[in-house]
Order: sequence, then structure tokens, then C-alpha cells
Amino acid sequence: MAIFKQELTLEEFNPEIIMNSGQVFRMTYDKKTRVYEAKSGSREVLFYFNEKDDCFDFVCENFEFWKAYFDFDTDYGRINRQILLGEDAFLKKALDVSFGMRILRQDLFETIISYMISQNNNIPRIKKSINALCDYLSDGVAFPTYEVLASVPEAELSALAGLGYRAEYISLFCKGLAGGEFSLEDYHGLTYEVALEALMKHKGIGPKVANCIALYGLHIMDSYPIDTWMKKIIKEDYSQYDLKSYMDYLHGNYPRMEGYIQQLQFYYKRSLK
DNA sequence: AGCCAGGAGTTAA
DNA sequence: TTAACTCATGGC
Repeated sequence: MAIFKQELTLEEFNPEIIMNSGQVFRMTYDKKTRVYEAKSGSREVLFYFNEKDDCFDFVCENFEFWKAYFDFDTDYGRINRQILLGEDAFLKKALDVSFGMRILRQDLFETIISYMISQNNNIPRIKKSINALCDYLSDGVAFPTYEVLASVPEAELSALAGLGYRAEYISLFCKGLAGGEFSLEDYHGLTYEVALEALMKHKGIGPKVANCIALYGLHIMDSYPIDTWMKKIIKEDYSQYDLKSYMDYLHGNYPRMEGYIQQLQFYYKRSLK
């Protein structure tokens, strides 16, 4: 373990907002120590704001991995300025309370399984299920491998993590990987449309989950996951549009920023509750 | 107690 | 192609 220092303002990197934006399920904050913890794939990192040096300290083994994970090479300030110069009032209000948001580059396999679990589910229970998988089928840090997930009987998988009917989807997907029917590598380097189509061939991955996987697992920024909250936003805050004309507006005015915009909108709308 | 949750599969028309 | 129905489970 070593400490890696990064000069980052809260406008560039705000862990509190990222943690509560619904894109990660294995990031926590300890109020007492003021330390954040993130786990992804088989790795973990601790980080905190160091007031003495006015920077963030990251405690981990391989900072290059986490640098990519947190997407520190992307300039979100440039995107933010574009939003502030635009005329989308709801989006500007959303950005006002969301500075420091970033789209994380998460582990693909973990993202696929996590968002399979997320369907028709609530965030606290999603976290509980994912942590149960890590605790019972791994060491509590690493996300379980597909080999292990494929080897556990479906009913047992469902019971140990409270997966309900979603256990079948996870089981099928992992057995496909273990049997060599397809590979995780197949999904890299694809365009948005091709990636969605390929992902949705799997049982349990529909349009919404596929968009989440494309955005968080493949960092395809054109992705725009529409869940119950986003439907509510389009209905209430973009009432001059129907779904199709809204999507045309979005793609036309904010190309390749849709995923980030969705994250700002989702976070803002839920924060009003 | 009952509705809802970062939806998707199946079936019927 | 779209609409209605169903699917486990627990958070609130």
C-alpha cells in the first residue's frame, strides 16, 4: 500500500455526490474518520481530503487503476461550461448542485451483474445483494468470479443474496462465460448501437440495464439509461417533449455527453425528494 | 398495509 | 409493434 496525492478541487471530484448518484454500489463513507472506500473488481482504495496539503490522498496498491476508474483524464470542466452556456434550465439547476460528478470507469463484469440485480429493485437492497455475493462467494473485497457464480446452484444463489427471479439471469450469463460461449472482451471497442444490441441478447438485460452497462462498464457516453426517475423527469421537467422528441433534442444538443447529463439529472431529481 | 423500486420476459392482440 | 400481465423481495 502507498499514498498517492492528487490536487483536485471538490468541483472536479466530489465523492459524496458520486457515491450518491446511483452509479456505484460498493462505495462507502466513514463519518468518524472522514474516509471513503471504493471497491471495484478485485481491488479496493481508501481516500480522503487532506486539508494540510489541500489535496486528495488515495491509499491503494495501483493508483493507475484508480486514476482510470475515477476518469481523472477527462476534463469535466469543459463539459460543464458547455452546459452552463446552453439554455436547458433544468439541466443547469441540476449541474448547480452536482459539481464534482464524474462517470466512473467500472469493472465490466461487476457492472453487468450489478445492473442485472438493479432491475425493479431499490438501491439499498441492490447494495445488500451485491455485498452478500462478495461476502459469501468471495473474500468480501473482490467481486466473485463468473466461475464461482456459475458453480452455485440458482436457488442457492437467490437465497444467499436475496436475488429473487434475477438469480436465473445471473446464473445463465455466468454459465455462458464459463462455457466459453462468449467473452467479456467481445463488448469492448463497439459503437453505442452495436454494444446495446450485443448486451441485450442476454436474458435479463433490456434497454435500461444495457444502457447502464454501456455507460458505467464501457464508458460509452452516448448511453442514456431511462428508469422510473428519468421518465418522471422527462414528464415533469421537459413536458414540451414526448420521449422520442426529447431524445432527439438531447442527442442533437449534447452529443456524447448524454450519459453525464443523465447522471446530473438523476442525482438532482432524487435529491429533491 | 400497501406501494414502490435505476425493468424485463412472456403473451396476446 | 405495442399493451397488459407477471415476476421475488424487502425498503419505506
